[in-house]
Amino acid sequence: MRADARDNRARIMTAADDVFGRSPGASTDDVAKLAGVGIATVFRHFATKTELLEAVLTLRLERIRDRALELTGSDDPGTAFFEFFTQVVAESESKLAIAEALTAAGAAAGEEAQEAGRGMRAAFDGLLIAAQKAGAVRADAEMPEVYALLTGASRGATAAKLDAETRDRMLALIYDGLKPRP
Amino acid sequence: MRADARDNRARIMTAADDVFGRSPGASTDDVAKLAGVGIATVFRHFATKTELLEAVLTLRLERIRDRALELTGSDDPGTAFFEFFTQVVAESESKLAIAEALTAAGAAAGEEAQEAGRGMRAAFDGLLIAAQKAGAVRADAEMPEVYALLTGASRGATAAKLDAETRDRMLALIYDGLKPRP
DNA sequence: GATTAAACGGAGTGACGACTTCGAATATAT
DNA sequence: ATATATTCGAAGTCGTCACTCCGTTTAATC
Repeated sequence: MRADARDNRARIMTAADDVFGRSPGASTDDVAKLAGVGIATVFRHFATKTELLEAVLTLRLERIRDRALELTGSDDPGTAFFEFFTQVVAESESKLAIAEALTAAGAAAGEEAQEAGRGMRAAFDGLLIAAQKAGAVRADAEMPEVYALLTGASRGATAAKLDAETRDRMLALIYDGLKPRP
Repeated sequence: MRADARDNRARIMTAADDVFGRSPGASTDDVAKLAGVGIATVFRHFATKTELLEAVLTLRLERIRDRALELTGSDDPGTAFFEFFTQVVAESESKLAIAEALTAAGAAAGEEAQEAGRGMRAAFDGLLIAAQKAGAVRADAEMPEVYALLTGASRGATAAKLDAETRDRMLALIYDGLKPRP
């Protein structure tokens, strides 16, 4: 692969992440303009808009997974779990915008993005189980509903444009529900 | 106003509620077809697509508000509060689709819909305070974060397409966090 | 039942956005 | 430096969608 092609590809990904993270309804032209390339260059690297969105979403998911993996094996699994939860909610805004752009483009997440999603959930599951073993999270809470809480808190915070303080108070309520019953 | 005009207006609203509730990206033609009228008739009653979406969203919000008002003054405020919460989450899917359609159409909710939203939140606040007075909900939880929980749970359940069982388990976790600390 | 004001439908119109084409430019190998 | 294969970008194409125009129909009144 030629050097300029590789550069452009990276620039396009960065621009797309930025643009779609801001407004899910953005056009491919917007991405090209921000990346400083022509439209054709965007479509040479990503055959369809959907493909571009998927690539960006996959990257985001992988980053979140890596964050979870970093925290896995911490000697304070309870703190690790809640810290991860908080971080994901705090940073979810732009990621959700990208996911929304994908569905608005009339396509479910493709194989690549789905795989990244599975990897992320697996890493999150690891954090959850460790926190439960350490007695920081109630043992009867299972992955599906806890993950639903995570996505729900993310979407709720994003949709309602919560300020940081209200968001933390909401999380405090959720965390109280997740802690072991006395 | 002529009788056929009133009929058509009602038919259009019903059709729009149905169509946009299913798929936020639907076109105005789809609505007209389902309502059994021409496109021009839709635009005669609602000057823009945004206006139609707002009307439908407002109606939904008012219905939710009415549900809350019905439950207000119950002699079991705790049960009333949690029942309302559960109902809203269970039925949120199509309402959220409509709200999404509005933002996708590039417009925030107009004055009418905002007013309906305020009314709904006020009614919800009434339920919350009554439940707190009855000792069913912890007293230190305030409206903004509790409302954020409601919208978050709704959006999370919708986005993740939770089955009823997982949704209830998620709600149980939330409710445990909302109940008074022992 | 004739009148008429209001409402109706469906064929436009214009804008926008995803995707293509093709001649110009440029990185790499010799 | 030159050759050439690859990549680039601007000007298209095509389809879709919100919205309009206008001749026709219909509900209400006398």
